[in-house]
Amino acid sequence: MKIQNSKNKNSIIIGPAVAVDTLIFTIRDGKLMVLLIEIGSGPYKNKWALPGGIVQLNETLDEAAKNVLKKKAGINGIYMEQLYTFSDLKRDTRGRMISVAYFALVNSDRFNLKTMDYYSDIEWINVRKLPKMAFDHKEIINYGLDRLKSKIEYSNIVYGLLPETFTLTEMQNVYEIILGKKIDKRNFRKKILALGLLTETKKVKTGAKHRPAKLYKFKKRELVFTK
Amino acid sequence: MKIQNSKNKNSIIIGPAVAVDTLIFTIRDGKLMVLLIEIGSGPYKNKWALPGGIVQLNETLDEAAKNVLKKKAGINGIYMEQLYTFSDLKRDTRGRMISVAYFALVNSDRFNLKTMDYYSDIEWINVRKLPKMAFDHKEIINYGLDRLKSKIEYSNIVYGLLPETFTLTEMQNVYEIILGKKIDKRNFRKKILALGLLTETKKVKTGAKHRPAKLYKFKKRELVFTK
DNA sequence: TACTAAAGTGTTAATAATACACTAACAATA
DNA sequence: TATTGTTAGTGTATTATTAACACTTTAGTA
Repeated sequence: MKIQNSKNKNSIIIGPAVAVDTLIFTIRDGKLMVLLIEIGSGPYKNKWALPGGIVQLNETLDEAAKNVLKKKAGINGIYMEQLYTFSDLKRDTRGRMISVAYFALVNSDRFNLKTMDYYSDIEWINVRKLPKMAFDHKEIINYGLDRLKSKIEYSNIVYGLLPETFTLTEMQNVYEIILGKKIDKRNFRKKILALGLLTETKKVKTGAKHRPAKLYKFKKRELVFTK
Repeated sequence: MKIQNSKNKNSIIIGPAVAVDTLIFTIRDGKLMVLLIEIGSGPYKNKWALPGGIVQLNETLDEAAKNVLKKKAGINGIYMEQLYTFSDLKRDTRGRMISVAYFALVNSDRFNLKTMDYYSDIEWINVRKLPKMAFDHKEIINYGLDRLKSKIEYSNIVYGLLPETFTLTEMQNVYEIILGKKIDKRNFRKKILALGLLTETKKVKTGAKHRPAKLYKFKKRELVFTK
């Protein structure tokens, strides 16, 4: 490939390398978790990092992010959105690397990290109790967390964290976990139902030793803005 | 520079090249304008493009964006924010190029493009009447326009478009031009003043053949969120 | 059948958003 | 200096949204 720049015609440009890093949130045990990989060797040995990889010449960033997630975590078919592009000169001590961060929300019940023995060092980690992180990945996580907090206020984005059907209390728990605060039950239900994003199913969740809860589902499991 | 990837150790990675493109909005003659350069040669000859350039190994993206703007438009010392990173495989027919778009708002009175004869092909162009655009720059402009429209609703970002002191009517005009709709004068003033972003100066704008208007200024000329 | 635990439900008050029309002050000019 | 033209400046009533707050219902279990 030949590219012109203003100084040398027909020269190959060796610029910063480009990577994608994927920030995958889920909720487990009532906690907001993020998918991390423990690095096994090199200068970042024993530190934790977001699943990431180099962007190839023949893939877009969206594709690169999907491919990384598939290869490193066995996760397929989820919607990811671009978060931000990080470019500190020293963010990777091994060389100049620009990273485009992507983020997504998944229901971790759908994915079984344990079956992937090949990656024994991949885990869901509580986002409020991060281990030693490699690169600037702590910063990326915090950036993503801010985006998540604001986006749940004006979109249906939490559908990614919830199973096909769910109770309103389960949905409220997701909001409370992400926002880190209690929400009034009546106001929450009123507001969510008024948005018209959900439909009631005819089923209820039984088995608990209390009154069964109605099960709801999202009308659309794709991003919809509500404001 | 040597970088490892998973397949070849100690190999240099030749990945996509990285550029920044800068999207600079201003208001002139009651219109929202964007700074464009006409391309003089090559496959995109006679098409228009955002000021852009290759990211060097020793500069961050923020720095690269600043440097581009200084070099190509003689514009210095403005706050730019990262917009989005574009990566379509075919976005530049000359080779694989990823572009990180930045955007900023300026008061064009402060800058005099005419003095820069060196760039006879740089102009403020009405954003609603774009000429033939090179690359995916039309898409970038539309993306930036959406960001601008939403951001003026929850921040003081318009300070960039306004001079040091201004009347409330001038400020309202800026909002109307960007949003493309009329706003009620009384409600606008009530809301803006209630946000507490402005201070009244002791001066008025005279000379017009009607009642003089009070001049206001921003308390802070830096990004502040209001919601 | 009594107890436990979460599900489910309405009203009131406070705040924010919208719709809407006249008076004030200066410049120009008759 | 009186009149006219033009934009600046202002308030109130209505509606919509958000926030605060407590009791009844229903299934499971003892």
